[in-house]
Amino acid sequence: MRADILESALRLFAAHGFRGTSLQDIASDVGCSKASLLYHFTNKDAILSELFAPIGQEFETLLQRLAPLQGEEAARAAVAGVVDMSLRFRRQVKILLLDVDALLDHPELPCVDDVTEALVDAMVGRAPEQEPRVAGWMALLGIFLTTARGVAIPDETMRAELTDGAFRTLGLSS
Amino acid sequence: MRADILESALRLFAAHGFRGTSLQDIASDVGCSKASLLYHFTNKDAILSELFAPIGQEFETLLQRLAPLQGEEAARAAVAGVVDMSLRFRRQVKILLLDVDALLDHPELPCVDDVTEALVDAMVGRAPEQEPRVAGWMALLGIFLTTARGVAIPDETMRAELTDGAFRTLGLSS
DNA sequence: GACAGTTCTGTCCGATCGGTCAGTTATCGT
DNA sequence: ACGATAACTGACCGATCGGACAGAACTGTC
Repeated sequence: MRADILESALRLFAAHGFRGTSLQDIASDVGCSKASLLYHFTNKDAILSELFAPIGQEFETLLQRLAPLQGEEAARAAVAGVVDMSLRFRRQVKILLLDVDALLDHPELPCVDDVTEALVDAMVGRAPEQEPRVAGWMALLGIFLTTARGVAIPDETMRAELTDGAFRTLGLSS
Repeated sequence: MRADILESALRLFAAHGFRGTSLQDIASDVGCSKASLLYHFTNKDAILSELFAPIGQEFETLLQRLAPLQGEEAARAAVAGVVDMSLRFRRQVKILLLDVDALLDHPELPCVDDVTEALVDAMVGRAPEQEPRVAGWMALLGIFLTTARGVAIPDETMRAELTDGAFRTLGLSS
């Protein structure tokens, strides 16, 4: 029953956001009463927290694994780890990015800023060439994410450089 | 006064989302009563709609300007237009991407899917080489956006290709 | 000062939210 | 068969939501 609740909650949270999903919505989807949800979970936040428990543990172990490493080795491991996490916990991360407020209300969750910062540290230096079509896609998506979604790029200079690079990639004058 | 309301609403919507911002929040930020908001705007949705009015018009004119074009010319113009829009209406687009529900509730707004699809059409083909550091950044941000944020990439094959390319860019085995 | 039109607000409303609690139903070991 | 425990539910609560509405306050004109 707990599993059913978590499954419904995950799907609804991902579809309509944390604030956009009421306990009644979850209960109706599961096929039980609202009170039954609060028998299995202390409150609505507890459902979200439990959904993110695995990703939180993963992030913790990743950070521990990164601690002894240095330089490029650490960079590669960090990137690989975060990419792997984002792929495996796709739906959870989707909720994470969708519901900024829920994220702020749950400081114990892996913060997007932490992930981003780790990526910044990791990406200093190099990246082999790639296929033009894929590169173009990434450029556009990167622009969308950084300018529209507002994911923090700490260095303003780097932000400008990113934008310029994107324009260049697209064959446009910056 | 209308301008003050719109300014506060834009800032609060961007910070806490549409659902996460109450009329009372806006009224307190503006420094007036909640009823005063509803004198200037018919309802809460009307505030959001008016915030998106300019971007909606821009998108409409962009589509009209693209209509007579073909092939690479259309592709370049589409990309340039969307990039330009996303930069100029940064805050509005941020709200747009944050609040998926608000977006669904307002079909008259420029849909993210439409924009994305236009970009897909535009990006078929080519993209010159770029600086490795910037490329790496874009790859990571692209992964985050496509896998975590769930922005629609219509073709599943292309999605896989994108992921593989990202892995390759990062020097990781796919 | 009287008036009219615009702007603003206090107060109320129904709906819905997350959450509590007493009490019912189902399950199971003995 | 029976008691104990777990699982579940209907009814209710205070708070807050978006919104309605009558009337007060402000503004400019004559």
